[in-house]
Amino acid sequence: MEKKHQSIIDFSSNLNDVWRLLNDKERELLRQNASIQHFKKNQIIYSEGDEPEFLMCLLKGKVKIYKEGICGRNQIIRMIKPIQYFAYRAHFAGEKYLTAAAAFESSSVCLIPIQVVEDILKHNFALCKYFIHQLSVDLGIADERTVNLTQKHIRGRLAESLVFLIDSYGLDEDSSINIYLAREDLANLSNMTTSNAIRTLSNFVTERAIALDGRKIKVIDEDKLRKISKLG
Amino acid sequence: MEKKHQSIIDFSSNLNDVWRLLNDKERELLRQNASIQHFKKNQIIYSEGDEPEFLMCLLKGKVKIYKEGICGRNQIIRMIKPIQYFAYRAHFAGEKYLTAAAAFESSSVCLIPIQVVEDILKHNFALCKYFIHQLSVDLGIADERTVNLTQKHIRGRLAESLVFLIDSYGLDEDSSINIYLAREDLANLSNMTTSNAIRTLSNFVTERAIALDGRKIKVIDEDKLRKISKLG
DNA sequence: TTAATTTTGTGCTGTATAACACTGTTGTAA
DNA sequence: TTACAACAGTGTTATACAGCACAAAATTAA
Repeated sequence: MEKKHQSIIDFSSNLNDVWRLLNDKERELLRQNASIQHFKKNQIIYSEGDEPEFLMCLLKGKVKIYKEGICGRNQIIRMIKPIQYFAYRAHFAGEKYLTAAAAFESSSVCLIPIQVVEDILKHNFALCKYFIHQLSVDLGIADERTVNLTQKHIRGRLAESLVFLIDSYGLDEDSSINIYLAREDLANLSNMTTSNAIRTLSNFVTERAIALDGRKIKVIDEDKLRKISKLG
Repeated sequence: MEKKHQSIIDFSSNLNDVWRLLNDKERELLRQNASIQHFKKNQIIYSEGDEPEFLMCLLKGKVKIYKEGICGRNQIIRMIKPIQYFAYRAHFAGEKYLTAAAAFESSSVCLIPIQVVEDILKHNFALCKYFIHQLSVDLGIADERTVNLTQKHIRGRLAESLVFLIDSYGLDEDSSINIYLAREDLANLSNMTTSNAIRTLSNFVTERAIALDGRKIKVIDEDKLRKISKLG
């Protein structure tokens, strides 16, 4: 993982949750140590087994966190949107990465050496609380997800993924989801094979819940999707 | 959830991770506010949707954390052994409980009002780190579990559960697992129906990986179990 | 342009596993 | 003892889904 250093980073543009919790000195420390790296579409950001060195913050683009499953079947664990922090779990657990991260589309990531974060944490209770909160929320999501992925039927799982994408990335003017995924990624998100993702997707078209134009998914009946997600 | 107050609790017997991180004043605060409650076999400790009020520590017994799934199919999310803390995620996430907890067997639980924990946290960085670490570890386990439960076949899932029980609760002198579960609980742990748990279990007997005597599971070939868990 | 590769879409087949029904066993209480 | 409930075990059937194989379309490369 090469690194492009840029001592002067414009943090004003990404005034975010974490930034608000810091004092001037801490902010300066970040400015001096953070760097920004750009990732091309499909480029791997870190891999399973890598040693965690950075707290990462996605500034632009979309990132997937996934695990290599049995015989190449990847499972997308969560998805990151700007401005969101990630890649810190492994370090705090004292482990290597259990997951991998890759850019869905051209993305910019801010890298903060994890030791700098540790130093700030020591004297910043608010930041501690931030991570405790964030980890707790994510753990709850993971628990929910376990049950949803194991117990819901294929329609429910796919509908759930679509609802999740709507909630995470939003809809644009013509009510199509603001992210363009390959059918395979959609399948990996919903724990099914690519063919079944395609099939089920076209069922949703027949039922007038969505309309398709290549990778563009236009949401016609969001309520219907939510209903299928809940009961399926 | 009724509460039995006991101002004087013998904490010396459960000198544990958390206790070590506190100073005298903080320990005194705990002593004055903690209470112990006993739960009978199968008694519910908290339910999905309850407001989290306490940090809990299991002193004696065994506890399951589970979620009600589709049409009564429960999924056991994790299991607690003494001395282990639990029931804090929901509060830190600012949510109600997403899971339920129940005692597998007669259990004693120490209840610490969550506000007391919050007060101590403010001035105790080590305790902050403890929770950050614990949550990070649990999140990693949850991520692993998601993939295992969705991608492994039934044999692999059951073997994994058995290995997990061995690692968590250990074997006694005659190498039988130190926990006695109903077949249904074993099924809920492994994401399968009760009949399939029974069937697969007796397959393992035929293959001389285990021996059964009622709910007692004697481990004959632990390596074999681990192999099935990994490759199944 | 052609060729090659990736992605999407469709039909068919096999199978893992859920669902159900029923019997046998054990434990508990009257 | 009997009666009843909870649990364990087994066989049978149904089905959701994976796993191909292959065609069509879209994308990229030459």
